[in-house]
Amino acid sequence: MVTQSGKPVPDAARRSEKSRRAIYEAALALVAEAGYPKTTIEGIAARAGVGKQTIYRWWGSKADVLLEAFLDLSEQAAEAAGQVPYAIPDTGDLAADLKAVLRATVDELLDPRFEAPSRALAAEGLVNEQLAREFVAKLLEPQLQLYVDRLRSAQDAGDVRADVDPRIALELFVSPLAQRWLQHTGPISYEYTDTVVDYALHGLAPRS
Amino acid sequence: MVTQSGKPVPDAARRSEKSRRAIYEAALALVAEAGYPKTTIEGIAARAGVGKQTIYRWWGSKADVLLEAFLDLSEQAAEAAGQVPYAIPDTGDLAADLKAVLRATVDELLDPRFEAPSRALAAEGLVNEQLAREFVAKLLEPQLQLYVDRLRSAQDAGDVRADVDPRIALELFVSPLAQRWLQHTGPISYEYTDTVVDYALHGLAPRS
Amino acid sequence: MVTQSGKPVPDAARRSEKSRRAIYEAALALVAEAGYPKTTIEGIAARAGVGKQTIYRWWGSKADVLLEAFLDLSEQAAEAAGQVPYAIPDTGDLAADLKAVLRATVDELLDPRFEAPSRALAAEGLVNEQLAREFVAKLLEPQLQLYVDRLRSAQDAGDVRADVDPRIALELFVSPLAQRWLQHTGPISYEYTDTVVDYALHGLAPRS
Amino acid sequence: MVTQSGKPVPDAARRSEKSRRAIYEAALALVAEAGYPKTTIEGIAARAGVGKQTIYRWWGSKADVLLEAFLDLSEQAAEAAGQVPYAIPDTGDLAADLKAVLRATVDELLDPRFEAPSRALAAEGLVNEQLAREFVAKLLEPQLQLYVDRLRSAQDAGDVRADVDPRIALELFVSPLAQRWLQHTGPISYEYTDTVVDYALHGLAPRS
DNA sequence: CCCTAATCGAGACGGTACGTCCTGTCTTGTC
DNA sequence: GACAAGACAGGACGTACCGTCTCGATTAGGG
Repeated sequence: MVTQSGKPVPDAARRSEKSRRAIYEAALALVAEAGYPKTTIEGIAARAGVGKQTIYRWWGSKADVLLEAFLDLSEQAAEAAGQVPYAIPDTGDLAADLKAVLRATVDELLDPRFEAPSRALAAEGLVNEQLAREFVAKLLEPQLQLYVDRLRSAQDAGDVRADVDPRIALELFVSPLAQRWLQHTGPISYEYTDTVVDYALHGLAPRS
Repeated sequence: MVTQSGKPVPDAARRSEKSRRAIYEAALALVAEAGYPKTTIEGIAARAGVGKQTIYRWWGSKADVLLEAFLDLSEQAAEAAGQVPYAIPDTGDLAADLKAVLRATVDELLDPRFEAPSRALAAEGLVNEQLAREFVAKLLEPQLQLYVDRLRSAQDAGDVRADVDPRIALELFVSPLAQRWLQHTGPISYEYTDTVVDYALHGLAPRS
Repeated sequence: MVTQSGKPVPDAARRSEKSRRAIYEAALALVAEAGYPKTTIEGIAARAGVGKQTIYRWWGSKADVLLEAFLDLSEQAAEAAGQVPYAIPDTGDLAADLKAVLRATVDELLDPRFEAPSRALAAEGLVNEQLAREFVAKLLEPQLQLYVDRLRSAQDAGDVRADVDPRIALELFVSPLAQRWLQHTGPISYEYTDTVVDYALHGLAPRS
Repeated sequence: MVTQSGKPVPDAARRSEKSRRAIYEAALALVAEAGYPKTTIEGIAARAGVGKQTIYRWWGSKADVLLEAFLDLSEQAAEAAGQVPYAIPDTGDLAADLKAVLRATVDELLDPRFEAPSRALAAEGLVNEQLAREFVAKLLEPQLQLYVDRLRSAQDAGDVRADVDPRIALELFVSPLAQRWLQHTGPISYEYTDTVVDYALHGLAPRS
């Protein structure tokens, strides 16, 4: 079978699982060690002990490789932590729950295993909208959906105003952290995220 | 004269102004037309009618060139709009002032002349911390400082709680917009920024 | 069964005749259409509707394939012309007989069906002595032997000096034609070969 | 300036003589050591300590490189032997002069420095007519012209029939040697070339 | 106002990586 | 067990840029 692009579609059933895993590991290792711009397809192939064509057969670019490798890594990490299926805890104390989750996010953002590849993917996504859409759809949006769910529950409990749109509301505590991390606009810490949660829940204006 | 690095320091007094302008224009045009990754130093030099060495003499990388070109562009645009010195309006109505400023920001983020280079610089900054620091110091932080000033004024007027840290508070309405734009996590519009301002000022929790 | 080389010896009895013929035809067609260097094993396999391994199983290189294909072609052509067994005519007029045979050779050298593969094999033979030996033994030497026979007969008839070595003598009229064709050192025509035969039989020096 | 092909014409005045020499040497060495098919442009570039682009800038293929390298080698060898300008000796004894020259040719054909590249070029020429024309025009034809001159002189002296075409006549002694060497159809030796000269000058038919 | 030294346009250079093509081997499933 | 199909590790292809370098030809500023 051949697609419109003229490229033959490779037979996924005969794909080498060993090569795929080796490519994931090589890509993540190189991005962590040398940085994304110095990570090359040739370098990944060499480190994985794989022909370049094996990469080009299954992926369209190094960004695609890294995205899949990172998704795989995230999945493995989630499984290892027994977090599948995952949800934001619901102890009844919304502020405490959000603070806990954001503290975990801070930990992850500072984990060097995750930092290099996710920065790289974010950077690529800035300039490559196609990749960004996939990144958001497969990784970011599912996570944000958890906040939506928790906020809905909080609305049911009367802890959040009913007229608030949870999809927008969640950005009040998630985006500040994201921007500080992405753009180096400030340090990130537990204290910082706790403060953001407090401001977001109760607003800046004084109580009347 | 020669620095410790061994590189001779070029004599800025004899620098060709014409070449510099041509390089700025070429860099911005190429980033807009072909995208940042396909913009090359050779391409900039060719388009500017300039030798490659003239670029390497004055800048260290294509990111440096683009950063300067973009700073220059921003300056020109600000001058043209008579916005120097600039401040957030202070009508006494904090919510209205913030909404107005954010609407202007939405306009700018959607202006194609600005979008391509600023996305490119943001992307480079994700992976190149040195550049990010410069980008933040020269462009982002001065803008954020305006919010700090306006919030301080609001605190004096009693429109914002005195115990709120303005540098963190501003992120409640700035970062959501930034993240949506940077990561394509959602559409950006006047309605959206207005909503964010309302949520941020009054919080998500119901008034007691 | 397995040889010392470790390669299993394929069972010739189970060989697919259809595939072999298809490979011959594909190889000859590709060499004629695209030229020898652009003819690849993959291309032959694809055109023949055959797996690559089927070629590697029975031949050692594309030169081997082409040699066999060409031998097959020559055999078929000879059979079609009813020229088996073949000999140089012996009308008693040596000069006339040689001229006739060389005119036939000129025709063959200019036949496009033969030109491309035989040039290719000759070229390969220049650099690959093993193939050259096989090419000479299976194709060239048998043809040259016909000249030896005819010259021996001429010696018996007193038309050629008895002390002449026929194996060397034949090269006087065969080699000039061969070189002109191989190296493009001059045009080849009936007139040319006739002249060469005259010169060779009677020498360049004036009769004393 | 740009040619019809669209390729910019490089500025020959700024060409690196050192690189050119290094490329010649690398090409000749690799052809001699590894053989023509295993000689690659990458290999030549690496051995010469040169970028690939420097080869592609000045030559169109490895055959072009080798042709120039071989022409250069031949020129140097001729200069070293004080053979410029060169001519076939004219002692008045045509047979002796021809035998002497052909013995020198035998020596050269067996000289390993010359054998590998000239075989390679001859092989390439078989399949690449463009290269063959250049090879013939620059190397072969000038040499053959020397035979034409010597034969003309012999005709003046009455040692060769006046109605003989020297351009064809020379092939009687040159081509047999060429074919034996090119196609491995027989051994080459002084005795062999001497015999060929005798046959060619006096013919195969008995004197009447 | 000229002289001289630095900048300039141009582009060749040694390299590195690109994405493609082919090699020769190996594996899978069909006949 | 030979076959069609094609994935695989490997390696060369020819191209595009990198950052350095070397050329004249301006082009300013200090003498």
